[in-house]
Amino acid sequence: MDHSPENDDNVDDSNFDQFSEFLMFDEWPDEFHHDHPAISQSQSQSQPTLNNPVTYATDEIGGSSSHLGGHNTGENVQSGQERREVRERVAFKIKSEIEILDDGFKWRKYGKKMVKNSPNPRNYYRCSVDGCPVKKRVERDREDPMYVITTYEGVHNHQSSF
DNA sequence: CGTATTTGACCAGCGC
DNA sequence: GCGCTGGTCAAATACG
Repeated sequence: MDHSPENDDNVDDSNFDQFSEFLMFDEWPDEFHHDHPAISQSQSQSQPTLNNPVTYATDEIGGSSSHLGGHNTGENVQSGQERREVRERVAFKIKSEIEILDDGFKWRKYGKKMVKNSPNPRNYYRCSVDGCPVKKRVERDREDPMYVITTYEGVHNHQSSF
């Protein structure tokens, strides 16, 4: 994969500049807070152009997780008791030309899929660090190719490269 | 040589 | 019961 020979690495603060517009979520992992000062900063102040159809997606774990709930043999677990899963889903909408924005973690692409709702493929990334159940899903906006929807799932068990 | 990336196939869940 | 979509893994390949 060879993209622009520049602004790919050592983008530094310039990279965060693209985070001008993004979405919010219900809960944010404490670790992320520490790793992303730029994000917490924007969080405090609403974006002037936030009027966009920012479709923030905060998925609740105890909601329609039937895809996993039905998997249980009906033995133990969830009889009205919901517990915190390790899968927190946080979706961001970032204005970026590239989807390979380096957020301080090493991601290894493990799959690409074509979604019906989008003419663009969806990329699946996973943290290269062992013990990191964190997964990332990157997808281009259906009508705004200059926007990318980045969905983070899980929390890192290690410190970021920063 | 090692790691990261690629594409395809397979599987699972849900809907109809 | 069949079909569809989404998601993940695996093997092969490319590149550093």
